[in-house]
Amino acid sequence: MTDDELSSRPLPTADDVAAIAGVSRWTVTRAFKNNASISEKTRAKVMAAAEELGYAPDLLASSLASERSNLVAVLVDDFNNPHKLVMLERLTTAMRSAGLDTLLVNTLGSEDAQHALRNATQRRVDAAVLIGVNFDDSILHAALGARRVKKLILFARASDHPETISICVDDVAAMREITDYVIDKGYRRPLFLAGPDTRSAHVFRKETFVAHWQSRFDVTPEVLSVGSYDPRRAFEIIERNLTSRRAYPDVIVCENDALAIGAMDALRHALGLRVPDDIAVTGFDDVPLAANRVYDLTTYRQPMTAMAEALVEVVLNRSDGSGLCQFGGRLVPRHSA
Amino acid sequence: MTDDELSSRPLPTADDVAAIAGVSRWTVTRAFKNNASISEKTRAKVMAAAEELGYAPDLLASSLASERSNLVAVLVDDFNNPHKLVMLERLTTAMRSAGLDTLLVNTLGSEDAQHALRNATQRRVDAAVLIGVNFDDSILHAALGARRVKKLILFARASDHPETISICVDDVAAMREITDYVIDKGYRRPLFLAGPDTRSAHVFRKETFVAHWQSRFDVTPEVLSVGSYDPRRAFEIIERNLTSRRAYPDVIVCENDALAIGAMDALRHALGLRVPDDIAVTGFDDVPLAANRVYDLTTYRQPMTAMAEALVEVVLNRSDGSGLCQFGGRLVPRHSA
DNA sequence: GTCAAGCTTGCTCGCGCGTGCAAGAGTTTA
DNA sequence: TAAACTCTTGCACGCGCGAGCAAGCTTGAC
Repeated sequence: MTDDELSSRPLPTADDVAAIAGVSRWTVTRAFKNNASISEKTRAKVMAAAEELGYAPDLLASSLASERSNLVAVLVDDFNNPHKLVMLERLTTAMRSAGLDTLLVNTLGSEDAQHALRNATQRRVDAAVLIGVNFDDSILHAALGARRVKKLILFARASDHPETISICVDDVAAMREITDYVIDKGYRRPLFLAGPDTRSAHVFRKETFVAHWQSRFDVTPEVLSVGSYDPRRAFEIIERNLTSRRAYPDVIVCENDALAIGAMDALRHALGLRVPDDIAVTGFDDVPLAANRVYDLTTYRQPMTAMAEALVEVVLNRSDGSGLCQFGGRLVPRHSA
Repeated sequence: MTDDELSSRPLPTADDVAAIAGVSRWTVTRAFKNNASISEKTRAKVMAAAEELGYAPDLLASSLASERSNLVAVLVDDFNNPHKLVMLERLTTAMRSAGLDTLLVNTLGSEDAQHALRNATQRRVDAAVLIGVNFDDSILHAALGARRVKKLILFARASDHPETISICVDDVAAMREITDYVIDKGYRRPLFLAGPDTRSAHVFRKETFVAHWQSRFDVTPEVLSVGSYDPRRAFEIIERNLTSRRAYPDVIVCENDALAIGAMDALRHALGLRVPDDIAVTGFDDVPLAANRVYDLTTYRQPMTAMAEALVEVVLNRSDGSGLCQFGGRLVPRHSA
């Protein structure tokens, strides 16, 4: 059979394979199913016929007939943070090896998360994963209230919403570890660089740092906020705020690496300071760039792969399936602090 | 009707809406279709009923019954280059506003592009878009030979394969422009920093630069290759190659911004050189980071939004639909060269 | 040789919607 | 007012496959 003959014909169906293999259509289905009751001999026969025709089960029809689509919507609202790319890579890898496909949904701009969720569920996704930071709890409520999404998962972000599953690191423990590290290193005039003020996991980082520092020294550390997790914004904020100061902080503790990198750039190139000699910097996430010799950033690594795998378990209903699923990460001490 | 009552019930179908609106199921379908023949009065009635039930058409069933799924597979093989994130953002935005959804396929690692393509087509995607760089032509052949993909589109990468549609900038014109700019600025000892050696769009950049330089000065410029479009790799290569030289180049022309940024970091932080005073640098893509004051990179901007919109036209069959679709970009002169 | 138990196979019915045609309702023209 | 026409609505059939049951087959103990 030539390519040309094949391309003029419609795609083969299970019926076609069945006819060639001399079995029924349902046997063909079973041959492609994992725990089906079918003899090895028939399966081999079916597979040979399928190979000959270039048959592969139609996932659309399969999803329609069953209650599973093996499709997961991943909603992203921030395309400035390179860390998102890392997350997407880990997620897609883990999901694919479990037979799950990824529907990428951009919730930036006019299209709000709610609308996006609805649209995704029109494709009968098995779950929706939020890996953004700007989803506030009202959107969660709306999404769940409309009950069109079977399972709502927050990735790398905490939530106390009862009908939501959250897969993230233990921010409180992590931030305490960073704080203690900074204190051990002898820094005493910290500046905390926070991200946008939503009810996200990151907020716990700021609060934890402030509370922990207070409990150690009984003074409230200074906090600066950046409107989005964008290195350029962090650059501007640091430049604007530190330029005319008489006394600098001795360390800038950042909510994540994106901010830390922007801050380091500002310190070096706008203020002419050295890192860590004049001011030290810490981050959070351990993005690829953080290991770069230019930055050599002291940061905190989230166990992305393990978290992605946990996500798959949740989607496949193999874990208990509700509430909070917290991971421990690892402080990565480098040269920047 | 409370949320609880709703969530215990299965999702409403067109039949349910039809019953409430007092019309037939097919009229409900028409109400949700754009150019359907239906009176405004009935449509309003149907929409009211749909609103009441929270009905939305099932895209799975719709795809199965028709020849369109409005699903596009986007294959990515490189999650190190932040430019990919920009592309994904533009693509998803353009596609969503045309009613197209994005199936994100990771073709890294064990899973080769061919397998990924096959898997995607099991979901009946209307088209597959390749935005990676490591797809060589043999994979294209295989994908097309298996004839399971209706339309194969290369985004931001050229190909002369006849059954493929390519949407990209005119690399030759762009690289000529960069070359002339560099020459006008008075640089005479260039080094070209190239990416991995596949038959991709980027190869034309290198060849164009070399050819154009030769035609102007009758000397062959030096070329260095980096194994992947990763700033860290570029950093290493530049550091290793320039460290023990007696004479430096006066400009490094890079195949894209990822390489340019890595090169700049190496020049400054590993070799202690100034950019552009000691060595100038140019890039290609205009990634967000290029506009950062730290880099201030002279580069070439691809019209991403226009390209994404062209892609949508192709997917929807509204353009002629074959061959090469080239765009003109814009040289962005900044401080680095 | 017989029968029960277990394994394998076939089949009915349904998943929710689209296509294309034909009947019905509404409008215009002579 | 009737005929010709257009616009709107309803319907038979099919898209490709899955759940769950019933029939067929194999196996082994008696």
